[in-house]
Amino acid sequence: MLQISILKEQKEQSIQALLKKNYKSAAADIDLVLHIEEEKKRVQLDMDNALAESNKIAKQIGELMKSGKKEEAEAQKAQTVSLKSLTKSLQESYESLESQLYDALVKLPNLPYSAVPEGTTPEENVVVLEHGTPPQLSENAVPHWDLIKKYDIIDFELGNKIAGAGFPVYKGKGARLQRALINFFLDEAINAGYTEIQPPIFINKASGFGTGNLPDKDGQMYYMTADDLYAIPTAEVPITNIYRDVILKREDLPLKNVGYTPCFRREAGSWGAHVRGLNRLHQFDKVEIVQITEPKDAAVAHQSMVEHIKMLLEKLGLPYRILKLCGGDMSFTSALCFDFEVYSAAQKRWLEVSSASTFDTFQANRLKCRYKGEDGKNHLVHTLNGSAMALPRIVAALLENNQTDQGIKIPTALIPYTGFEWIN
RNA sequence: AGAGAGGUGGCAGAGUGGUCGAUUGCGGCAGUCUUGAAAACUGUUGACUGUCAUAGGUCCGGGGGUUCGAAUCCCUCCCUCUCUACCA
Repeated sequence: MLQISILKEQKEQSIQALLKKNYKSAAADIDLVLHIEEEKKRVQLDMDNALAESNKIAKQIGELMKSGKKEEAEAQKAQTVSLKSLTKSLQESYESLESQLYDALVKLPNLPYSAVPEGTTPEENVVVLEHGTPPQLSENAVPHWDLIKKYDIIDFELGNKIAGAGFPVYKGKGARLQRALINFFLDEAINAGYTEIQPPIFINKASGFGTGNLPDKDGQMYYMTADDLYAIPTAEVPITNIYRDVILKREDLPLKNVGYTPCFRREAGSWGAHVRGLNRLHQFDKVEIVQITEPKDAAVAHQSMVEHIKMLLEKLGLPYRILKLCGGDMSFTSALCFDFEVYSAAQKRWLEVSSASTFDTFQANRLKCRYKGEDGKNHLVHTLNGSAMALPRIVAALLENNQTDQGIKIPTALIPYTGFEWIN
């Protein structure tokens, strides 16, 4: 949620920024917010005055009662009748304006930074780095959905039987590969100074609102009606919500957390060849890194997250590229976002395996996560997060890129974690 | 799931209709003392809104009600703890 003060003080820049995000009604919607805000302030002034008057009279009555002047007290009571109805109607319009303001404000996406490229489609994302060369696969190389059958390591049909499409069963070395990757990613993050968190994988509504998954994307989350809980779409939600309604100490920042969780996404409306195999699942595993910083440190933190993810991909020996997302392709909440894609050689496709975003104060404003600054005042923190990494597409690329006639070769960095060198 | 107790400021813990946004203790901050520190003493110390700054307003788990006036009474929802039951 954007801060009104910014819309007010930098109205023109804000409109331009929203337009970059392909938000067409920027000018009108910002005007609406500012208009409601002014109106709300006017009503609030009247309401506060009426309340102040009521408080004054109530106090006087109290004193009169104490000193036994019952008659005078009764006379004062009569005075409050009209004041009461006035207060009530003012309160009602105040509350109405407040919710109108909220509605108008939550509609607005985050303002992209000036570094964000112009553009409306994924094709306009800017490749900022390409690393590694795709392997030369032999003639009989096959996509991962054939490899997992060949080596019997991931079973979609079985998952289908137990749960449904998009819930694969990992077996034998497939399961061990998963576990190895999770531990590898966690250890690397811990080495980089992140604190490991094991959060709940179900969240309540308040947490969904805190990170902005509600109310917009409730159709994307699994929802348990009996308990009014949502299955998390990413560890970002529970981990970031640790800091909801919290005022942090400056010396606690930056906060760096890492967490492994399964992630659940309904992916309503997704189908077709491009989501085959491991490319898109309802349940998948992910290790997520989250940072909370002072505003001045956010850019450096963002860069450090990008470097961390690069390092992981290089240790795994996967060819990758980094995209700086253009305005139109960015998420609602981010201010600047880098996507990481690995090349999956048999599918001959780039697969998104991570995105590292900085949210400025957009999430913090909704979370009410602040820190006490040097000036003694409370300021909103900046939040950042990135996948490090999402497993299924990493697995897909590893299987495809490392397939040989002898089997699938495990990357050296991973062998201490898997305990085996080959899937064959 | 059943029975009981309870949710108050960073924490502990008072407060059962009238200057209570809230006694007090701890913690935090500033000062006195000290070469320095500790101790002791003194002062200070919530959030939001609002104002140029004051003032004013709101907040005692959430929501609603009674009342001139509610942390305090009523209704309702949520949560926590203890015991019992069940259970990895």
